[in-house]
Amino acid sequence: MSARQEQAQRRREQLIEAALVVFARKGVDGASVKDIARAAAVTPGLLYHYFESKEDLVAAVLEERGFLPQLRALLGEYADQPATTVLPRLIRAFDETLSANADVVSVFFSASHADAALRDFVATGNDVLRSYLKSRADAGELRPELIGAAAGALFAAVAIGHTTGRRVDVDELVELVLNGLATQSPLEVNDVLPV
Amino acid sequence: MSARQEQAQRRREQLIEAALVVFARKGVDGASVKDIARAAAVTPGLLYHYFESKEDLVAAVLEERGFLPQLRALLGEYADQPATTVLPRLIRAFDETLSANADVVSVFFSASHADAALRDFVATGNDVLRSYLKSRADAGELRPELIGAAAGALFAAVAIGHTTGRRVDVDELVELVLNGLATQSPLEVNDVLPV
Amino acid sequence: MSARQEQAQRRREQLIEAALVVFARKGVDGASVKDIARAAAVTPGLLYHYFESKEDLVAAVLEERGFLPQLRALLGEYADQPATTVLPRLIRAFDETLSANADVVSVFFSASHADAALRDFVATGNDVLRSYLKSRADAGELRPELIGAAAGALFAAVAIGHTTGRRVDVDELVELVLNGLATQSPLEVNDVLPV
Amino acid sequence: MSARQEQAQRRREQLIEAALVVFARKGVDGASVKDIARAAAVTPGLLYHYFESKEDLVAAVLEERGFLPQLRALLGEYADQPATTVLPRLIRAFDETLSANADVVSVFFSASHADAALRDFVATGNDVLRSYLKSRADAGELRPELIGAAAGALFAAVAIGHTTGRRVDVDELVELVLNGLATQSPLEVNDVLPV
DNA sequence: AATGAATGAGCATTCATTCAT
DNA sequence: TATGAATGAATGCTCATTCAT
Repeated sequence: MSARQEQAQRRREQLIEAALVVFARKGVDGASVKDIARAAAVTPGLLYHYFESKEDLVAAVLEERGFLPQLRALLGEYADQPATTVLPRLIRAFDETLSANADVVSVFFSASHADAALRDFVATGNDVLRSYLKSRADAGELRPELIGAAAGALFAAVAIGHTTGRRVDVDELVELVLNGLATQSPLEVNDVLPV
Repeated sequence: MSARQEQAQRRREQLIEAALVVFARKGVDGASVKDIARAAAVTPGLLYHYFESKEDLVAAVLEERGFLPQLRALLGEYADQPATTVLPRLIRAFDETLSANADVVSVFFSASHADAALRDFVATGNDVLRSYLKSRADAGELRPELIGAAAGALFAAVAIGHTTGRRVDVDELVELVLNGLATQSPLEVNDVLPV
Repeated sequence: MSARQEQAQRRREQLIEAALVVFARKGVDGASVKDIARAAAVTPGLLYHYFESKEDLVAAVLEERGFLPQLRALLGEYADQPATTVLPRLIRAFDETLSANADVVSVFFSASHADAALRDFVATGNDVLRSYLKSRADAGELRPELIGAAAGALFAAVAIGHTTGRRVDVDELVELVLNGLATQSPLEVNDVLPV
Repeated sequence: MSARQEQAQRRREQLIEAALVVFARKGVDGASVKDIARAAAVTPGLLYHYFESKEDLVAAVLEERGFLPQLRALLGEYADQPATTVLPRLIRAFDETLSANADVVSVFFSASHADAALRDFVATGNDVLRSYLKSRADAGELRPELIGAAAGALFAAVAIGHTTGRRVDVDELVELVLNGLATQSPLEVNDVLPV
């Protein structure tokens, strides 16, 4: 990559970063192109050198700062280990990923009227959780009938906790759901990973 | 109330109704005062006779079409009856209230950046549910430790289901949480109200 | 008409007048909405109270200051009188109409890339002349075969003379065409209207 | 000319060609430098290596694709031959030259507000025709008094026919003007060139 | 010779709001 | 009570042009 291309790459990322910050603070509609340009110490015209429109910029922010792959990746790590061990970690990781990407999450919600982005966000969270729970149900550890509801509740509780600033207690949440899905006697949450 | 006052009252409600419809369709930011006036078959100027500003109009919509009181009222009806009986009804009522007020809920989310309204919305939902669950915990029916998480999860799952169009199955959701909160053996959901 | 409506009417005309002047001086593309607003001592926003868009304003100028009806009316006056008497007057009237509406003509040409307006302008001029010449050919005064070319040449010469500032000598032009259309010996132009 | 110079020459012509096409399609004002650069498969910056400004580029297009010399050259060929033979050919050649250069003619009209170019265009056409007609009047073939009007009408009719898409019938036009200029009895158009 | 990043001014248009009537 | 003309600031976006590379 030439020096020119590298600089363009850096500039592009700088603009996305600035947009992310401003979108998160003012909402997508509330943030003007001028606001974003100012935050990037750049003229508005330059934004249009890198993005076709404001809408395109929103899409770029969502795509490039998208943590949806991260969310999906979380699953792969422990898929075949017991829920009592893995679920607390998984939900904590969820919570942390959302924390680390608080700005982007906020853009997801604020862009909701224009985009199907919010839907994707929710669908991905649900899918990741449902997949994991299903694998544990297949292993006989959990009752299979309620995993749809469980996945939805877990993700929704974490996400809403984030967007409103009233975070949920993830450990209690996990314990609740594990109890709810237990085959018989309440499951003990196990905080130590088996070797 | 004089005829004059009555007419003013009617006008005011007509404006709020029009605003609600337009906000729901275009989002709060996306809806112009002119849009709303047109929807109410009225001139923009008149809006300012009844509301100080667009922001004020948003607040009025949220306040007067607020179903938060409805949400709170739900509680009172069955507070002292068993969760296995009441919780399914309560959550179903929640779900239906949100359905019946889909437009307002949409305004809650769309206005979120400007307002603390969304926070109120979530807080109220959580509170109603927590109160009920607490009363059942006090009655010894449910384990008290997890009711915070339970309330959060229940409300979040229903609300997210609504705003994204991917509704959750309320019966499964209730069963999951009742299991999770059960003191010992899984509770049986009881669909018939005791007399 | 209420005082309010009257004032709106006046304002509308004032805006059209200002637009006409500015369009004529700078061309349709070269004139900004701000230019026009300034010329009317008004804010740009107000233009959009009266016209949907700049394009709409151009159309309004062309329509309301349109002299095409005038052009068409010229015909009716003398349709059944001899060409030697009428044509000089008709062409002179054409020339004067174009002079009196020099600004509008200039808008016709300058808007040509966006509009079918120019086409209308030319078509109308040709039609008026052709109709008259045809009526004289029917009366046996003129040879019918060349009246299409004659109408086109008469109108084109006058119009081009106007848009370029190099006016044509209308009397010579008429004499030329009358000679060209004469059934036998050259016709004598007669400057006195028969009683 | 060195290879370097040759390549520069080619590039320059390529840019002019691209500009001509884009100007003709969008009008001079409506065409952006970026549009032209894209049409030439080149970056906007390069245009400024070859032309000082967009205005300069317009001038270059008009100058280098100018068919005005062509128009003038038409005259030389037959200056001393009879009008009945030559005029039909001359006007047909005019018409064809305008057809072959339709794009440039369109630029003449579209650039008219910025330039004196249109004036030149009309003046040249008139001059060429007037010169020829005068030479025939001097030879006693045509009446001298009306050749100014004849030249103007001929050129105007052809040019307007082109810019509006409603072409004039050149043969009828010529016959009309020849009749109009005839010394006595109507002249016969002669389609065969004398040897 | 050629690129394309960057600018700054300008564009048409929209908007919440005011106010004389 | 209701109108709608009017404002002024802002919006997203385009453009001709410059210049370091």
